Amino acid sequence: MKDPIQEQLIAARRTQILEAAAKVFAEKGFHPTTIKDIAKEAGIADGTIYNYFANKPALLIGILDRMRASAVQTVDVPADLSQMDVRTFMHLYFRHPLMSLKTNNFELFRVVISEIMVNPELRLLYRQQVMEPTLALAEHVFQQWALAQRIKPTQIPLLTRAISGMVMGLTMEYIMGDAVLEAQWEALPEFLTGLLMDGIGREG
Amino acid sequence: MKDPIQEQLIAARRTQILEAAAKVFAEKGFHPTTIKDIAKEAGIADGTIYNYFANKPALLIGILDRMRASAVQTVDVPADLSQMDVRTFMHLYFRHPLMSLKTNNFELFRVVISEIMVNPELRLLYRQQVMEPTLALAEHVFQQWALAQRIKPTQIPLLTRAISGMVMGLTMEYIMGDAVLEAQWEALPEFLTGLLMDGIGREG
Amino acid sequence: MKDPIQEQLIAARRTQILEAAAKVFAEKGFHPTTIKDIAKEAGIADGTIYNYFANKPALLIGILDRMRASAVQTVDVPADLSQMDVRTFMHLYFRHPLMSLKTNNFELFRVVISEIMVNPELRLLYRQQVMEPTLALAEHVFQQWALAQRIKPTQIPLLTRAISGMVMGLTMEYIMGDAVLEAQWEALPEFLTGLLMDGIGREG
Amino acid sequence: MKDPIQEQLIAARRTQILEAAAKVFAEKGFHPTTIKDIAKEAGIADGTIYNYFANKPALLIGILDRMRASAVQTVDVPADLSQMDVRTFMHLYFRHPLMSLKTNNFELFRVVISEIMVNPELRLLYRQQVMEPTLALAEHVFQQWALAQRIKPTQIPLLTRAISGMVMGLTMEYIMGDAVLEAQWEALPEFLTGLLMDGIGREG
DNA sequence: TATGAATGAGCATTCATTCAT
DNA sequence: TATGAATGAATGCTCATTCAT
Repeated sequence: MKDPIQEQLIAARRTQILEAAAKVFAEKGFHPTTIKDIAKEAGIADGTIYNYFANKPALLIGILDRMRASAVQTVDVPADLSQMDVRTFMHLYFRHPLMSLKTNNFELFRVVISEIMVNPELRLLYRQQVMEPTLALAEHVFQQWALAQRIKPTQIPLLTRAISGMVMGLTMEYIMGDAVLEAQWEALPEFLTGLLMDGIGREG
Repeated sequence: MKDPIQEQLIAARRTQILEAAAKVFAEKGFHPTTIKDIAKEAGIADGTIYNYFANKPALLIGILDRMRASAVQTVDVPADLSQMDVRTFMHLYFRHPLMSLKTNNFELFRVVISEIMVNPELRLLYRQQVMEPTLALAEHVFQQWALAQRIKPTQIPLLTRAISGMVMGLTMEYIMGDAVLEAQWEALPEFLTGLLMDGIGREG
Repeated sequence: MKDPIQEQLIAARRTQILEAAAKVFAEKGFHPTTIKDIAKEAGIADGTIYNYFANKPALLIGILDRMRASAVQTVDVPADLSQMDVRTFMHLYFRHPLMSLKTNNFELFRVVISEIMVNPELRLLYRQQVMEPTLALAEHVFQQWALAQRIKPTQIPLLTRAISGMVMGLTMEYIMGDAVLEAQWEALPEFLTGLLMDGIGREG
Repeated sequence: MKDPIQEQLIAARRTQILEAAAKVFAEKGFHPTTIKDIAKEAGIADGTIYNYFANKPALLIGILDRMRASAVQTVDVPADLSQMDVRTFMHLYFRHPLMSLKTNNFELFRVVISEIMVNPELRLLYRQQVMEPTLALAEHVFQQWALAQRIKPTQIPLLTRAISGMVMGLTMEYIMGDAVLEAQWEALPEFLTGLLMDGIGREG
């Protein structure tokens, strides 16, 4: 059971299934996709899927987990934030999620978010595995900056929620088909950095 | 057909059905809810629903439309914006959607948004009937302020999208069950106004 | 109740409904046609139909009855058959049903026959009201001729069934879409008369 | 897929389902029969039927196809027709369809024909798979006989249609419940042969 | 472990018929 | 008599899941 080769095979098969599921979900949505669709895409039998996942929602959980893992992998915060320019960091911070979505998986994101909203189990998972770690990290960064007096003192928990919410909300507006965002998506990191750093008030 | 009494009866029956649907959708979600559930809640027969709505998704469209109508009804922008304090206005602007959701229909919003993301027809409707009018109104307001030099010159289309996205994103984070937002939801309008007006940068 | 004006109105309304039903049945078939379709075609309300007919099959019965009545009306057998040429008569005898179908109501015939085959009540009616009188009439004619030695002695009951069956069968083959019959339908009365009178055997 | 054992199992299951369907259709008719009825008769689950047939009409198509196959199987035309007596052959030719129906499946025939009349897909199939081959075969036979001067020259395409139509029409009259045919069904082949060969005209 | 045939609960939708007005 | 809104039984079909092989 703990045979490492076995484990690798299992992991590989899981990956194969999840990739097939992600592809088909992105194309057809969660509910309209059947297990048979996924099995066909993966080139295996229906029943095999149930050897690796408990049920259909578990596939979504698996997909979410892979998303999280790949997100964690690509984000790294410099150890010494005090050396880094705040604007540069924020720019990067915005750039990453906005661009990674743009390039490939808006469709999948759409489907996953939709189901998260409505499935309590998935929701809990998303909050604990994705949202909270992300927010904690951001809180940590802003805390550092606040201590170093590189940003104004503020309610950091609300700030992080406002910022991440903004990113998520913009993503959703894009998903809805907003033409302005579609045209200017690339300009967002720059714009948002300026907005958050300087505000729009005169002689703020 | 044009008998006004008939029309009133029809409208009343539609309302009755939509309210029942909204209630059950909010409780169970869209897909898990059956037409029978809704009929039972409304105290009518299954078939009757189909005398007023083409199919199940049409109920969601009807609900969305009522939401839109009630939103339009409660928003009014002062004719002379130049007299109004920018911060005061923004505070109100945030307060409205955040509070109206809080008080009653987070659950319904969750379900509607979820389905909007995934149903193209609904998505188009939402964009055209809800998102675009809202954004247009906000753009108009900021335009006025920019002309009156009450805010800095900026890319107003992106600004409006960022702000409305922020509201939507915060709502979703709340829906996800974020404890911080749950605790401090009331403080948001104040906080967001400050954030957007002044930014977090030192000597902005 | 026995007010003759009332009765005329009732008859007129029945006719109106049956004509609408015949039209829609011919277009869509019996099962796919809804009472609403018929009511719409007749320009009346659904419920009104039930003031004149017990149920949907009763409409088909009504249609069948009108067909029968109009058939009876147009057939008349000369009182003195002995004066009439056998071939001429048979020619006419064939001509009538074959042509009357061709000109207008193959589609309706198709639908009515289909339902007759499968609905016992309708079947009984058809047999008693249409088939048997027709056969009886034909038997009578052939009997006369046999007595007058204008045809060979034969089993007249079988003969009449064979002939009327042939007409019905040819009609069905036409309905099925046979190209030969479609092209040569007009030639049938002549051909059938020759076939039945002379046979195909050499030195018959 | 090409595993011959698999294929046999599939064929067996299809046969099992079609036989159950034929039985229930014959008893209750096509429309009144539910998929559940058929499944119950076959001793399987509803859903299983849909693993073998696309939908309810497809069952009728399957039944029609089996009828056709079994008909083809039992008909064989002697290679050298010139040696065979025309009357003997015709007698056999009539005997076959009339008797095969009598013995078992009038009820089923009734249902199938009824639906054929009204369902275009089925109609096309019937025409192409059953009617046309049968007519072609008969035309071929009569052609031979005409060349050998064993029958009078005539319009063979019309002749074949008249004869096969007669068989079909007599069958339908039988189905309608005609008492004469019921009593004398056995006598038909003899009678029809005489009728067609010799006609009823005096000294034709 | 892989298969895929079998399962059967579940549901949206239709439509003939009724009946209060 | 005419209306047409309301009814609710009825059913074809889907598909997640199981399990014998």
